[in-house]
Amino acid sequence: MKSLKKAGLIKTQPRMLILDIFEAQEKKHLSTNDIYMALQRNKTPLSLGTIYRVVNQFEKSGLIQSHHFSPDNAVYELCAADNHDHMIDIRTGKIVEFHDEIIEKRQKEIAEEYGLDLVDHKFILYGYFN
Amino acid sequence: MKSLKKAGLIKTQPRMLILDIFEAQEKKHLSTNDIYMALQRNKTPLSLGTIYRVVNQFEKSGLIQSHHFSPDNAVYELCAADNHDHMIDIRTGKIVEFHDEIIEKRQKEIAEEYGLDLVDHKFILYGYFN
DNA sequence: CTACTTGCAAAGACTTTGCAGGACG
DNA sequence: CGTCCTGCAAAGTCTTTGCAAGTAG
Repeated sequence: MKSLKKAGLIKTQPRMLILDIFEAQEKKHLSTNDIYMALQRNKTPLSLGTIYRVVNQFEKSGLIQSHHFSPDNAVYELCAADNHDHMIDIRTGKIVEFHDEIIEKRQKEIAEEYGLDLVDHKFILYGYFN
Repeated sequence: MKSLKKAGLIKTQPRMLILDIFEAQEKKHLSTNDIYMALQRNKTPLSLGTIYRVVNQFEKSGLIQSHHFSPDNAVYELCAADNHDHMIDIRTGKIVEFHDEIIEKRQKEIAEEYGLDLVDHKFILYGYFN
């Protein structure tokens, strides 16, 4: 269980509810609307405005990370220790995570070559799963 | 000069103007607003609606490619033969392109391992340029 | 001529924000 | 109790679309 206090955020009911959603979900990548609907199902609804505010705070605090895989909307996931990349099925939207040391190592070399002080990266493979 | 006809599009004035903007620009990654303003400067203004329609047609025809580097807006660039990746300076927004064979090769291996029929990929490095 | 395109303004989707009331420490 | 948080609804972006007029072949 991630800590709100460590993240510098007061422990409030809405924030705990949203954090719970992330930790309870089998699906790891959630849009604001996914969160909204999950809260409805749990009979603990929150306003969309609050959800947007909370995920933005969580992201600034480093609790979660946002991705813009599709132009339409952002999805969020809990920050994991390993830094993994993503494969996306174009047809179904299914997301699979993977981690690859060769990629990790090579990206650092490339950044160095170009004089880039690397902060983050994004590596996404799009295609169709068999 | 890319061909509108080959792309299956009638050669109209607005479409030629927009294609010219892409080919004339030192900056390769343009937002709809960049295009809009460049056309204003050229004294050949077009409506934003038309620009959105045209870039969407161009993208479907494979003439240009869209990127969503920032959550705010999409940018477009002419499709090049080489398939390159991007580095982005977080502070300035500067974009640098690169191509790396190790990455290209490794991505194919990873896709194969996971049973993904690879269609496209995106590899972006974020950081600060020295 | 006939079909496809364009401009304009309205509509849409997603996200942010102001304000008054409510919860936290 | 003062401060930070929430709900609600309004406002903001960026993008898409309907319709009537214009252009291409």
